[in-house]
Amino acid sequence: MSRTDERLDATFTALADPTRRAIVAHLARGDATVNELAAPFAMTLPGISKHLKVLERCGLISRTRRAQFRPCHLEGDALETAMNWIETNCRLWSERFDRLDEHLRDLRQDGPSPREQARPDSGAPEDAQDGGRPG
Amino acid sequence: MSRTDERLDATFTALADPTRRAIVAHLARGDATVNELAAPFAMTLPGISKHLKVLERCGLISRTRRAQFRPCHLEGDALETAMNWIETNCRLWSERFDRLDEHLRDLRQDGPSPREQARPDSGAPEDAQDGGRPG
DNA sequence: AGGTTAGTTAACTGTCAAGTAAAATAACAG
DNA sequence: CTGTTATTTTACTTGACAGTTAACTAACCT
Repeated sequence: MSRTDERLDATFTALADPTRRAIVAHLARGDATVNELAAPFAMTLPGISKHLKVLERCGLISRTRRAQFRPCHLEGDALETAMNWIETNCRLWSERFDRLDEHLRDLRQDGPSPREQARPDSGAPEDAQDGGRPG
Repeated sequence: MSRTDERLDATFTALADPTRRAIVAHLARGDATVNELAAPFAMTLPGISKHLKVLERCGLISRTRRAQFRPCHLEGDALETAMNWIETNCRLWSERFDRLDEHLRDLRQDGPSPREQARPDSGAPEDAQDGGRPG
């Protein structure tokens, strides 16, 4: 599993918690201390501290030291990595293929043969099993 | 916690697993049966079945019935909901504020008062505690 | 009916994450 | 030094989740 994969694991895990999402949303409006971040929640400070550690470990936030405060800062990069994954992997490719098909048909300007395309669009799984997986 | 919040919980939880992300990536290229989806992984079929259930419960995929096959289909909406959250909540607002400040300054064409803005940009936490949280 | 293929459910195990209370660390204020 | 504020660490409980094997359902083929 690649380094990027692990980063995505950690980032999506971090974003899967509503408290952490709220913290991220808060930090998007500007840096804040732990107590400021904890204020809106009915949760003990150690709980928040743990959430911040999770956010820090996946690179979503960074923390500096300012007297006895540890202001938290949102790092946009990890967020963008996650967004890029969704964008690049999930803008359904079949639609793009359709558009490509159209384009190619456009170029050739003559009707293609009536046989099905090689792309198995939810069609019959002719060769589903490969026998390579241990049972 | 709102319905949307729960949906985001489930969606990000689903995306936090590398196997499930790979399944989603596979489905982005077109529909597929359970066995087709399972092929690349060193995991038993029930394991894959569980992952698919997780993906289905949060609306990321849907399943129909075609003879003895259950072709899986990627639903773009849940994915977009997740992406929208990242986009709308996390394009750091402080930068936008900066640009707004600039814009306003531009409009007025005269130097603004030198006092600090109300936005606490990592500054001193004057009133961090509100005493409303149980200890 | 009997067998094969596709997929799910049930029951169990191990791991990990969320939350808490209590105590420790760190910096400042008197 | 003593106390106060800010935050973390430790130790623990609880609950969810990944994965397994074994057994089951459902549809097809002959």
